[in-house]
Amino acid sequence: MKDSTREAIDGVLGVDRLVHEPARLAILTVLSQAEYAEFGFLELACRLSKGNLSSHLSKLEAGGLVSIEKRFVGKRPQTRAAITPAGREALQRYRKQLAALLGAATEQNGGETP
Amino acid sequence: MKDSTREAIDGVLGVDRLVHEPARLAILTVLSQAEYAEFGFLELACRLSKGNLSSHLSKLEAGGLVSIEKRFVGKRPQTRAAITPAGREALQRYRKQLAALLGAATEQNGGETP
DNA sequence: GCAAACTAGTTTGCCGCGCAAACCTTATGC
DNA sequence: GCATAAGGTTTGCGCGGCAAACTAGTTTGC
Repeated sequence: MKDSTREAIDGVLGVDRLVHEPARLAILTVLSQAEYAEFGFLELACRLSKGNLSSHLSKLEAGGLVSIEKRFVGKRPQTRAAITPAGREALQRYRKQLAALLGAATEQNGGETP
Repeated sequence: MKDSTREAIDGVLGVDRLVHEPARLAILTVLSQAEYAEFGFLELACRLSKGNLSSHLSKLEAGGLVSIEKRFVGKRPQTRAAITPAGREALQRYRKQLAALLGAATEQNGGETP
């Protein structure tokens, strides 16, 4: 087994579950491309129901990966989310781990290679 | 929001959960690089306990992504796993989806881009 | 002015899943 | 003969994602 494969596997086994969840990965990806985003925008951008978006945002906030700001616009409440520096780092680390796995190309050896 | 980002998000939201799980991703990655692998080898290669390896292999088999062959070597049982064509396709598809996400580079725009 | 509908989220409940631990069976040492 | 190891499978539990229900306030229709 190649060293690069060994590292790729160790990487994927060590991914942050908070980041690894598809819905949250979508949220973090969107947030990484803008300074902030409103709840309604994320709802559309990530194709999530309000309920699920709300709970995922709460978890990301609890993990310190995003910050949530609530305010009023006119008489309506509005929630804004932004990625934190820790969130950026976590996403970066995740991307490296996944990139390593994708780099583990599909090479054919005979049976296993102990 | 850029088209490539839109596609990346749709991709990640649509990943096959059977493949997305880190332990199974490790198993599939190892299997994709050899014709087959023995249980004991996978245990070491994927750093999984026998119990967890067993249950993950069962799920992969149930999903048709790997095939399991049981036989006896002397008087001891031995289990061999191999990735199936469907498994290769699923892994391939997964890789494309993740690659799209990694490709969604971290570009800074001002706030959101509706 | 009041009900119905809409906006903007949060909370609740279920069920499916990953993981650790217990268990089983057949060898191999001591 | 009794512990230990190889080669797994099964069981139990606790967390977690998702859909659905709920809350709270606002706007619209009549």
